[in-house]
Amino acid sequence: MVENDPPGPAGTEARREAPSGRGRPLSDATERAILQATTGLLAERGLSAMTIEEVAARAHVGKASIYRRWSSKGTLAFDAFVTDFLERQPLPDTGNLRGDLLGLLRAWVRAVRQPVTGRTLRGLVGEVQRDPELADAWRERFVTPMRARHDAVLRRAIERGQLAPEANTGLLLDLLYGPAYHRLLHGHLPLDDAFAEDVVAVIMAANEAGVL
Amino acid sequence: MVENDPPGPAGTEARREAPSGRGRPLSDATERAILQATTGLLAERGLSAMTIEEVAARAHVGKASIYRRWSSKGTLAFDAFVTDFLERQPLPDTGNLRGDLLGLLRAWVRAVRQPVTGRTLRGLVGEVQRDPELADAWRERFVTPMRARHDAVLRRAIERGQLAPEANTGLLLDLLYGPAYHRLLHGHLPLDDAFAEDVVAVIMAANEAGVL
Amino acid sequence: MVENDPPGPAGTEARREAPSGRGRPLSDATERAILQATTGLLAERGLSAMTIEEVAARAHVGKASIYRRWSSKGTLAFDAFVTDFLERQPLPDTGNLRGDLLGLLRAWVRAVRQPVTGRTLRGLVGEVQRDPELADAWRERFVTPMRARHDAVLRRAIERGQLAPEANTGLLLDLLYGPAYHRLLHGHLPLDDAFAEDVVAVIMAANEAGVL
Amino acid sequence: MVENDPPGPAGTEARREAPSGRGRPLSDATERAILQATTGLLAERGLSAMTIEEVAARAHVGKASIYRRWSSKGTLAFDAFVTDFLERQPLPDTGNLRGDLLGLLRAWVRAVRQPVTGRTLRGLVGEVQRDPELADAWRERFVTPMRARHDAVLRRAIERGQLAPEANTGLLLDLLYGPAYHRLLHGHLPLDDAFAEDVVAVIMAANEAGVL
DNA sequence: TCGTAACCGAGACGGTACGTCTGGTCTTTTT
DNA sequence: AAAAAGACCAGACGTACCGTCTCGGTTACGA
Repeated sequence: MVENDPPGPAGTEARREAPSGRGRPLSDATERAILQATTGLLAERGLSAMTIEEVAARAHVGKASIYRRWSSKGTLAFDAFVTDFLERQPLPDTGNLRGDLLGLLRAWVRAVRQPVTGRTLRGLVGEVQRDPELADAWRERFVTPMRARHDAVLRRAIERGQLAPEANTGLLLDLLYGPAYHRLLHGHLPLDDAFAEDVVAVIMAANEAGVL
Repeated sequence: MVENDPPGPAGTEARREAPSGRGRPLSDATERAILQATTGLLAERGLSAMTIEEVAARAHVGKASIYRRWSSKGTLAFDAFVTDFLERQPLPDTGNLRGDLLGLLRAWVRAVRQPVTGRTLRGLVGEVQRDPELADAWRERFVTPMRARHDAVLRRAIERGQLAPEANTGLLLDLLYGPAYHRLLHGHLPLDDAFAEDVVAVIMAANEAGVL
Repeated sequence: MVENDPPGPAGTEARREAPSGRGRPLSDATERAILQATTGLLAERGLSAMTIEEVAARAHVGKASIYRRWSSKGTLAFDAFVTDFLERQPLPDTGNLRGDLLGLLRAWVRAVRQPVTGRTLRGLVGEVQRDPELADAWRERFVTPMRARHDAVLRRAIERGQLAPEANTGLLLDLLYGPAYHRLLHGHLPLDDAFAEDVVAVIMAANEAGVL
Repeated sequence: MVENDPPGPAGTEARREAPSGRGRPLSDATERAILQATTGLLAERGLSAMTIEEVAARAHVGKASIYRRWSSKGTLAFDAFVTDFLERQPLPDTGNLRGDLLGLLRAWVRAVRQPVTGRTLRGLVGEVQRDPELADAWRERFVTPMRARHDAVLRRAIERGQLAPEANTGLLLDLLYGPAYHRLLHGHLPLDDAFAEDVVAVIMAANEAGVL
């Protein structure tokens, strides 16, 4: 949104708008330094223990240069996290619904089992509950893009005749990811491949019974 | 909420432990005043905007009297919230599994649709992601008791022959509540009775297909 | 003033009055423990860093047992310090004024050169500036008794004809001790025997010139 | 009081040192507001009853802006008090030693007889006994400058032949001010012009007797 | 090619809340 | 009753960060 990125899935940024073209433009080097420092601190301390002052100090950047681009700690961490995370969520195309759903959920589970990734995602979901601005960004730039990818998968399944055209896809996706987030956030039971397979089996059974 | 209960599994409290029996004991009146002030502020402002100083001022209590009992804002809010919330989650006994699951999920949905309850629960889940001590209390005093109640429901279903004895009850409960927390926390889709019915229908279909 | 001390230089205590003779009498052992703990803490940390809570803990005594006897940290420290200090200030009788004054000032200088004694005296004078109740005790039970002793010395000098009967004894004593306290409190110049001799020489010269 | 003064002995300030020249400089307006609030509170309540929070509130300043400049209540009060006080101590030049000493002591006595001035000076001397950092500032910025002024007076007396060149000036000044501080701090006898005259008479007699 | 608007790092600004500490009092149980 | 213990209310302490502003200086546009 700020710089030139002609190709690409477009604006997944939470950042503020670039102003008019007058004056000195925002520096790319500064931005990279901020995001890199953020990524490092996120990995070392987690979101809740990270402070904007620390990011500024580590990036050798003034605090104002951060606030010029992001409105809060949450939106900054979001930007540092989300592009990378989305890239690690592949769009499977195995030719059948079960395989695709399993591919989706397994990739997610494997990503969040990385301690840094899991902790950061948990921290972001927590932050979303206290920062309405971040909540908007979260829905628009994380939940919606994720859903868009998933819809492509489901559309293909409909085309293949493996899913009814009138199926409740919103529900299906909440059944796929809801239990996973539940275990991530409450930590009461393990998140592993067996869990992913069980969840997908349930969804497939419900689909075959026609209750989706 | 906190009184002396000689029998029982004891000390799964979020609060700090009472010291030796010597000296002046902690005052019940002080404790009640703190919890009442906390409940009020939780309703007025939400967890993240509530401060310990405000609680102390409203309860006409020294800050030390709060810190003597609770180690953080999260554990205090947890104590003020959780007993009341659990009491509002009935143990349905309709004679069949579908009705019981529907009763459970509908009660939860209706509770969190109350703006104060929903906001507080969201805030607590968020806080759990940043306060490891609260996370322990959360699992021990909220997730586990909830699961215990649900296990009773599932046991009855097993006795009635409506659920296989070897069913994966952990998965079943995550399928029941996971999508619901997902919608509560991400706010991407509505939480209503229709949603509850759809979720239960999926679980019943999976059960009948024998994939649980 | 509290206990039985028929002989002795009379009430040099800063402590509160004993209550009516009803009920259990104040315990001597408790009192001794408090004063002993106070003396130890005064030596280890100095008056300003000592707290009533620390005294209570070290003496294995409740805070109330201290407040029952003394009204403030200053009056307690005063009591722990002053009897001992006064005992170390002898009443010289050398047969001439110069020798007596020198004896007085030298004893004082030597006492306050002990680090603990000097620090405690400085701390008490400092405390006197902020605690009006202590200031009263200070004047009545320290300044006045000291002056009484000195007056005895000066009276003997008058009897011997070494000092005019109408001499300004208040001024004389301020000339004797004022410079000494000045050096103690401001620390700008050393406090030693040479200083004591110089001060006494000045007073003797003034006396001989008849300006006292 | 604080401005940039390239020549001069430099940095004998009680305040903390200015950091590197980078970043936003400390604001003079903020500093003035703090000192003014301090002066007002010193007059209204006295040093020991004044709090940093009150100063910050009255000056409409964050507490950090005070701590950025001064390390303690004492050093702040010192800065607010001492320049003004020193300015009120004139450098007399009557042409003879007696008149100059009388001028010095009378000016001091008259200053400390102002209730606010006397109370603040007493409070500062008391605080000096508990704050080693303030003690350093006190000697460097108050005792030493006072002594420097007095040395000028004594040097003139030596040039005039009214004081021996080898006179013990340190002793002389302690004889002049010691009794005065003694009465100020212990409050046992009045501080008035008659007292000042008596003290000076003693010093002059000793000088004439050659014991200085 | 120059003026100027907006950037840059650094760090002070006014604030808020933190969690700790101490003061002096009050309430238990124990002696 | 007085004892020890320790909780009570109150509020200042000094620190950490917040998000904004100011400083001296730089950079790149557009007049």
